[in-house]
Amino acid sequence: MGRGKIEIRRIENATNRQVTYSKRRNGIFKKAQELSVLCDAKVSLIMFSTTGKFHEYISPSVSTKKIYDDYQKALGIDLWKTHYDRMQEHLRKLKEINNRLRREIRQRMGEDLHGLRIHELHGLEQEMAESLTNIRDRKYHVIKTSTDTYRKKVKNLEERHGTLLMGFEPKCKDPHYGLVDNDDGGYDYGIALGNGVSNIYANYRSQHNHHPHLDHQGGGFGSHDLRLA
Amino acid sequence: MGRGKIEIRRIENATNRQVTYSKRRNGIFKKAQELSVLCDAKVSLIMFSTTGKFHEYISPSVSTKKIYDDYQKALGIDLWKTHYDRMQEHLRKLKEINNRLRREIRQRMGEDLHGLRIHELHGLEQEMAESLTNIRDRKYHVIKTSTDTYRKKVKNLEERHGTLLMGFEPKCKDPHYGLVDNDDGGYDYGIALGNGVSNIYANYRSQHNHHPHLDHQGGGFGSHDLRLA
DNA sequence: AACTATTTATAAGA
DNA sequence: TTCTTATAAATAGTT
Repeated sequence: MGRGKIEIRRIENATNRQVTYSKRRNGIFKKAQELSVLCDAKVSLIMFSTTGKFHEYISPSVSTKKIYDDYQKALGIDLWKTHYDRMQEHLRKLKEINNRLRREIRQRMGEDLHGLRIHELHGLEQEMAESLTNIRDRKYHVIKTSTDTYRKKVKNLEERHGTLLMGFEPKCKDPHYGLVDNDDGGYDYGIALGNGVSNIYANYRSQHNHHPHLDHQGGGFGSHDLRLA
Repeated sequence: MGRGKIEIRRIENATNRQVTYSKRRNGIFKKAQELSVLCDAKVSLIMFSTTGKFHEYISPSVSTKKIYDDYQKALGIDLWKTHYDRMQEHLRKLKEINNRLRREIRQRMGEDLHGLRIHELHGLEQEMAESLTNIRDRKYHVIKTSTDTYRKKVKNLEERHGTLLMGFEPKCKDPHYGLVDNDDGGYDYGIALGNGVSNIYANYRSQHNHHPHLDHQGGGFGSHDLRLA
């Protein structure tokens, strides 16, 4: 009904859509009001536009709250309860999944192996061995990278130091340069390596975890409590 | 719009009112649907006729509950919002934990190691090495147990065989005894070991997982999809 | 917002 | 209820 026929599909032009929304909204509200009067019906019409604007028509004889109460009565459901039950179920499932994930992690930590058959143990062993290789490779890669970075920094510092000594010899008595900024996070280790310490990580684990059997009471790699939901 | 113009006032003739209700109800539902599609709006239309009959239109993109919630929000009223928000927060946290657990597992599988610093990599490596030892120990324990079990079963069978041969010698031409029951789940492996096969698991992983980098597309140890929430 | 050519809804009748 | 159809009403495109 208009100068031309239109297809009932989303109007892509936003301005156009907005105008049509406005016009048709008035139309439908008028229809709702007419229906409500002509047929003595109780009507609740609520709409939100794409832009979030909110409009409502409600028959004079009722309130929105009453309409919703009646609505829930008519369907025999409690809207909130239904939703609540679904949420509870979702929560339950997530907890269950989390427990399974925790168990898998414990098994990957060499604990909780009693439920596993030989082939499972064997598969796990194989995976762990491969993974360990990956981790070692990565570690050596990171060590190498940070060592190189460190060397460059030292070299740079030495050069700057030399320049300073040459340019301002009388003022250069304090060899303290402060710390350079450190975005790569590997600087400290670079220093340690540069000082000729070969096993710099020897004490790392003992700082975090003294449990020989990886009891993991909150420490170690990862910090999730694997015993609870 | 019809054969004649009508005044917008309650239709006194009940039948007529009912007919008009029915016709106009369809009209308004159609309008609601069109508006919803054309303008991408969220529409909730609920009506009760005088006779108590109930009809509803709701845009496909929402639920009546959501409209109700948004409605309350728009008007600044609250009913169960507090409780609901707490549940949502709980869900959010569980999902987050879930993601962290999955990430930890991926890291224990030698993947997703880019975010780790040297000390973390080192800690992980140490743990993995110890865990691998645990798993190997356990595997050998299970293998030994099932081997012993197997030996006992073989011995028992041989004894029974001997007895049978002695007692019913003329009838004993068929050496087939069928399979004994097998509750411990390790019997098959016992057999394999008993036959002198030393590396019985060599092919196990290839049956389940051909990915050299442990891509884990559903196979391997554990079956959670570690890529999704 | 207003206009208006058209389309759409529907009142009345069957 | 459903269909038909004359007519009222709504509205798409335009100004």
